[in-house]
Amino acid sequence: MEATPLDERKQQILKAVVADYTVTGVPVGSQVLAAKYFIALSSATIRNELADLVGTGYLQQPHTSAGRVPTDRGYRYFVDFLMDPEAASPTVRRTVKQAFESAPRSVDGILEKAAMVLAQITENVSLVTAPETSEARIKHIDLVSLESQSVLIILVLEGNLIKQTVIRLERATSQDDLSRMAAMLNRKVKGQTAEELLARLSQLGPDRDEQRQILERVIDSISTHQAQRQSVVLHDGVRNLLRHPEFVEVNRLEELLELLEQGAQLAGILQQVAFDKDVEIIIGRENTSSGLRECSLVLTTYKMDERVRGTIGVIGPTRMHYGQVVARVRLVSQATSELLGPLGN
Amino acid sequence: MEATPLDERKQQILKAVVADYTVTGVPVGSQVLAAKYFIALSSATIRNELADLVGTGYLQQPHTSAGRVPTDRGYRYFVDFLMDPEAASPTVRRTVKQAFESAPRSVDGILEKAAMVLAQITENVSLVTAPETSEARIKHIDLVSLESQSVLIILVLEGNLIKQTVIRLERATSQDDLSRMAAMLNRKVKGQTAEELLARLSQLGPDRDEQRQILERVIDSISTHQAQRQSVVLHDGVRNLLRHPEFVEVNRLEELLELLEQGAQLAGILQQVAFDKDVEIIIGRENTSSGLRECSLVLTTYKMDERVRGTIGVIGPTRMHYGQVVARVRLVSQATSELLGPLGN
DNA sequence: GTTAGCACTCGCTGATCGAGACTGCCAATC
DNA sequence: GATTGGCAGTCTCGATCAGCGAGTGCTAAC
Repeated sequence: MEATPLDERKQQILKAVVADYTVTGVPVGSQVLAAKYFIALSSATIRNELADLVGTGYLQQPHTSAGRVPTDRGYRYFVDFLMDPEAASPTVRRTVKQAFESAPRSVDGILEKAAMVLAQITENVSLVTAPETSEARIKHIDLVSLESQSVLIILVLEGNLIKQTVIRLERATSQDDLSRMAAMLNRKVKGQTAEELLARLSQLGPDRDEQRQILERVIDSISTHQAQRQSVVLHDGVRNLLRHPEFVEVNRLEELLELLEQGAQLAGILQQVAFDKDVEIIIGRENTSSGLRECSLVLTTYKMDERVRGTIGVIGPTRMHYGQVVARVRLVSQATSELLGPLGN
Repeated sequence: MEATPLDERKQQILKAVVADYTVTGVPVGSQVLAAKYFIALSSATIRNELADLVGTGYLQQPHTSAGRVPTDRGYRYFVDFLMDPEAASPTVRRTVKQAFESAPRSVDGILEKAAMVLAQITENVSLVTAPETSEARIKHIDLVSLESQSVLIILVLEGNLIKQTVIRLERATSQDDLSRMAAMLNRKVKGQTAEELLARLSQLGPDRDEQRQILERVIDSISTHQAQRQSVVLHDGVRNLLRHPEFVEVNRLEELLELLEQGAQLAGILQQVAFDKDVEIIIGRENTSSGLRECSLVLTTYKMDERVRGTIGVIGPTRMHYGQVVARVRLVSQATSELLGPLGN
């Protein structure tokens, strides 16, 4: 099981096994390989090679007299070294384009559409995290008087992302006063991030108690909502899972659904996606979460103004058409980033 | 199959069949009934009664030598005439209370929690429609200048429900101008509903072109978002379905999931729930939608200020503990309405 | 109207069997 | 030394079948 460099022919055989298995779902035997992929070789030769690949841990046999199936390690080798780069087909591109055309011009709306179309074109479950906002610039603040001393703070961030919090003031304040205060705040905070505000909070001095109180709550709202937000993971396409034979076993499905519906654990995984990497693939047991031990994740990030960003990708059975999925995840990520970009100003 | 009034004993037997079947999930035979529910009667007597109940369409046999299972009609009779009123247990009440304690003070947040806790305590899939807003009063309007001639309209409705739309003006307008306009609009529209605004639109006169344009878009936004909103149905607890043996058949699950994920059709069904009725139960094929032909819906409405309101309920297999589910749906509906009430002002 | 008894039906379970798909190994060949 | 044909062996899968048990419907007696 050590890092064994595979010779050219073994690589080709591994590649053929992965290719065949991902489409048929049936363990692939030496005869099929000889007939479909290696006409020059006999099945016996291939059998020898297959035995080696099992020995080195790239393939496995469900039982003695069955064909071979890739192991997690086999898939890993495949995606790292053997996978052919694919491009999304024109049909798919058109689907994506059309889907986004009807999206509203807000971050939430666009991300929802992204999740929807990604699930559709990959036939898996799509995942999208809400964008980070701690570094998002504030566009606008508004204060609305509610009953008694309650005030509704409305915060518009980059990307027309709206946050709301209700706070209680120490004494009743009229809407006119609130409006004046909002105008003042707007002048001071516009274009700043929560972090910058926090740093400059002291400069406002203690003479403006209410302003200070509100500002603190605003910053609070951005950062605590941040934590909540990050645990929110949009997803779509659960119905697609049912089409995959690996999920007839209801237990797997249940574990996965639980993960999806609670969200927090999943959010943790998605947050770890590296920003610099293109597309990250996590295969089977490489996942720390046991519910995902037979699933793979194909993830990338989306950008927005080079600063605010989140994760987007799909989750599906380890037996998936990685090349195609990678291409489509990348496509949707790019399209999302492009749409999100202009909302930044 | 005509409307046959059932005599007392037949009613009791039907009730016993429903009770036993809902907990065991196994067709219930005459011997079990005699032993568990009717010690005074012999199994032969019960067999005769059962045969009658099959004849009149309240029960059915999966096959000749099996016990009896309620038909949709049997369940209908049960819920209409035989079901014992149940009250939610203190444990359940506590669960609900605790769940709502952590809910944010916004309509969306509360409804999300409601969906969550309802799924949890009924062990089924919960459904919650977003509230109707065409009759909701406007609390506050705000206009935010975006790039070029785009303006972000923020609309705060009753219940701190926030709507946003981006519109394009015919000429560039500064934020200061927009703020002035917003202040003016606020004075005019506060406390009105979209319908009232529409009626009074002409009174504003054509001298204020931009104001008029914005107002039109505001009204537009309320009513078109209305249509979109209504097709949004929150749901939670899909994982619960997997625990029910009736969903090992993957097709049923898939149909149901499709319905849930697209939402529109479901929204149509939920909208038809009568406002005056307490709890409405739709059983199996009573559903117009074929995907629901083996499911039951237990629905009621939630209120908010006596005007704005939506539907809340659960969807599950026809074989469910109706008494308990009804009690719990009612409980969550009431709790939701109570929480939503104070947000109205 | 109720009941005991009985023959009958039907699904479920487990066992058996054969077909088919592959493998691993060995000896022959290139 | 790599490759190959051949062959025995292994294991799954599907079909078939018998036996069991649960439950019924019917009939005759109470």
